[in-house]
Amino acid sequence: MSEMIEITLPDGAKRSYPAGTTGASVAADISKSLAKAALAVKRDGRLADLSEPIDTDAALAIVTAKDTAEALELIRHDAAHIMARAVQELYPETKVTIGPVIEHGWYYDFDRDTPFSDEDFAAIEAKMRQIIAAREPVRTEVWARERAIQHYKDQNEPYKVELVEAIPEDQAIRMYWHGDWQDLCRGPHLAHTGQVPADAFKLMSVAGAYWRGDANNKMLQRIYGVAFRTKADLDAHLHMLEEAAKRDHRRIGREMELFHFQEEAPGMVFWHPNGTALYRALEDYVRRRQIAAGYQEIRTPQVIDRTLWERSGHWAKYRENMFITEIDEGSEAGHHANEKRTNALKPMNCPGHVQIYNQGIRSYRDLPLRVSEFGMCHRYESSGSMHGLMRVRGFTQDDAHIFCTEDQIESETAKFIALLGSIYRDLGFDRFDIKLSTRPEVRVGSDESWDKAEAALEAAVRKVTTDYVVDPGEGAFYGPKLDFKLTDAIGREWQCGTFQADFNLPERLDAEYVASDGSKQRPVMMHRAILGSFERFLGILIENCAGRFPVWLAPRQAVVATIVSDADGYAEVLTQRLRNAGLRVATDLRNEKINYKVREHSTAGVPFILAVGRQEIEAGTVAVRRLGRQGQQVMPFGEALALIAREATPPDLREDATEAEDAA
RNA sequence: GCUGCCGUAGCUCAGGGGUAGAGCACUCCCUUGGUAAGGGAGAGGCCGAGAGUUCAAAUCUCUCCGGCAGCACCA
Repeated sequence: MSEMIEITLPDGAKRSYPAGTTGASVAADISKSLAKAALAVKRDGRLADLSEPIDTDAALAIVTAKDTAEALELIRHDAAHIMARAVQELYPETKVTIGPVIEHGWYYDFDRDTPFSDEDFAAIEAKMRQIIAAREPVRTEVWARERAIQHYKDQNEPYKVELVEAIPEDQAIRMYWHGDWQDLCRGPHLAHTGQVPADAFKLMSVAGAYWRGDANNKMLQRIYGVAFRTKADLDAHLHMLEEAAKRDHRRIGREMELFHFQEEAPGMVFWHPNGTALYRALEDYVRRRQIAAGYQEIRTPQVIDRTLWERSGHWAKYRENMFITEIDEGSEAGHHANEKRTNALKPMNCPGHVQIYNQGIRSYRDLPLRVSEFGMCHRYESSGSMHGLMRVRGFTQDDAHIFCTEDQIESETAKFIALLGSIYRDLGFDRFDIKLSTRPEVRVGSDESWDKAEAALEAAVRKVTTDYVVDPGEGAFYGPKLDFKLTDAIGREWQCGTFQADFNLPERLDAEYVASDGSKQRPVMMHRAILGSFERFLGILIENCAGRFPVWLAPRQAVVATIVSDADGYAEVLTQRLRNAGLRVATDLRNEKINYKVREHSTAGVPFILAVGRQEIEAGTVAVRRLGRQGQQVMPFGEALALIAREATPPDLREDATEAEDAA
C-alpha cells in the first residue's frame, strides 16, 4: 500500500510522497517560503486542511505563484461569506445579496433599513472571529432550480430569488454552507472557516451601492473588507494606504500651494503661482511635441449660441451637462425688447474645430488635417462624481481633431499611440492600460465603416503591444475608441488619453472635402487627447511623483538661500542671473538659520538649494545642495547655473532628444 | 444624483446648551547662525449658510451649501 502522490512544484519540478503524508509535512519538506503557500494544497477546488493527510483521489498540487494568488482569493471569498453570516446573526432582519472578491479583499451588499456604523464593524469583526475560531466545515451541494427558488422564498430572501432566477439554464445552482449558514455561490471555497486568518482581515468602510448596479433600483449597503494571508501582510497593506494618502494630490496641492477649490465654484480649480508654473511647463512641452508631430494650434470660443449645439446634437443629448447662459439682448439694435439669447459654455471643442475645418473648401490633399487646442471645457458633472483634480467641472483638454479618410485611420492611430507613449515616458509613466471599445447597440455609421475603423484601431495598437483589453459594446455611438488609463496613488484608474473615431459629427455639421476625382466626400473625424485634461493628468502626475517633480516641471527649480544677511545682495544678483536663464527661482533672505531654510525647502520639494555666505561672496561660488542627497557641493556660480539649466531642460529639448526620437 | 460620514484659526485637530482651545504655519523682537526645526512675544475664528427649539445655540432639530468614501454617471 505504498501508494505515492505526485506533487508539482512551482518551478515545474515534481516530487512524490507516500499516501497519508499531511499537507504540513509536504510544505515543510519543500521549503520554508513555500510553507505558507502550502496552505493552498487544493482538493475539489477547496483548500485542504494542512493537518489532514493529502489523499490520492484528488488532483493535488502545491500552489504555483498563480495559485498562491488563488489561495488568497479563496481566503477573501470565504471571508465574504463569514461576514455575511456574522451580519445575519447579529442583525437577522438583514437581507443578503452578493459578495464578490475584489482587489485586496471583498465586499458584500446588504439590504437593511438601519445604516451600519463603525460600532457595528467592531461587532461584526468579533463575530467573524468567533466563526473562524469554530473551524466549521464548508460543504457544498448542487440544487435544483425550483428547490433553490422555493428555499429563498421561504427564507424571505428576495434578492437571492432574483439571483437564482437569473442563472442560465445550463449552469449548476450550487449552495455552500459555512457551518449551518447557507449561501448561493459558484465557489470554490476553503475546507473550513478556520482557514481564514483571524488576524489578517479588516472591515474598511460602508457605502451605498445600487442593487445590480442600476440607479433605478434600491440602494443597498455595501461593506468593504480586506483580507490577507498574514497579519504582517494586512499591516503592510494598511501602511501602504497611509503612505498613499500622503501622496494624495489634494493634500500635496495644498502643501505645495499648487491650487485650491472653494465652495463658490465647486469643481473649478484656482491655480496658484506654483501650480500655474507646473501647468505651463507641461503645456509648453505638449505644445512643442504636437507642433513637431504636425498639429496646427487653434483657439475657439468659450461661449457659443445654442443653435450650433442643436446642429451638433449636443443640445439634445448633452444639455443636462452643459452650463447654459441667457443674455437679455432687448436693448440692442435689431432685437425685440426682452429677447433672450441662449448660449452654452462649450462642453467640448469638437463643434468649434469643425467650424474651422469648414472655412473654405478642403481638398483630399489637405488630409490628414490635425488641429489642436488647449481647450477649456465646462461640464456640469454630477456632484458625487467630482474628485479633486481628477474629475472637475472646468478643465482644459489637450484636445485635437484629425480630419482624414477612412484609409488614413490606421496610420494616424499608430502615429498617435507613438506620440502618446513617448510623452508618457517623458513624464515618468512607463506603463499604462489600453482599452479598445467597440460598437454599441445604438450607433450611427455603416457596419462597413465600423468594421474598418475598429480593425484600424486594433491593428495600430497591435503594432505596439498585445497588452490591451477589448470592451465590446462600450464604444461611443459615433465610433470606436481607444482609452489610455493611468492609476492614482491608491490604485484607482483614470482615463487620460483617448483616441476616438467619429462618423457622426462631420455628417451633422456638414464637413466635406473634394476627393481626387472631384467628388465631395465626408472626412472621418478623430478626436484625441494625450493627457486628457491638464487637471486630471497633473493630479495623476502629482501622485505618481509624490510632489517631487522632475526639475524641468518643478514649480520652483531652485532657491537661493542666504546664510548671513551680508549675502543678501549677492543672492539677489545670482537669482536674477538664474531667472535670466529662464529658470524658476526664489530667494530666501529670511532671518533664519541655514539648517532651517534647508529643511523647509527640502520638505517643499525644491530640487536645488543654493546657499550663499561670506565664503561664497569672496570666491564667487555657491554651495549647491540637491534634493534627496546629503551634503552640498561648492562650485563656481557659472557651473551651478549650467548644471541646473541642463536638468531643467525639458526632455524634448535635450541635445540627445532628436537622435532618440529618430531612432524610435 | 444616491447611501453613509464630515464641516471649529492658513493646516492638523480637541472641545461642546451659558458667545472658544492646542500644535504647526504667520507677524514682530532677540539671535548673523555653514546644510533637515535657535529663543521670546503677538496677532488670528459669524465654530459652512439659513431657519427652528430655548431665557440662552458653535453645541439640539430641520433645510441648504461644500467635502470625503463608494455607487450611478462620464454624449
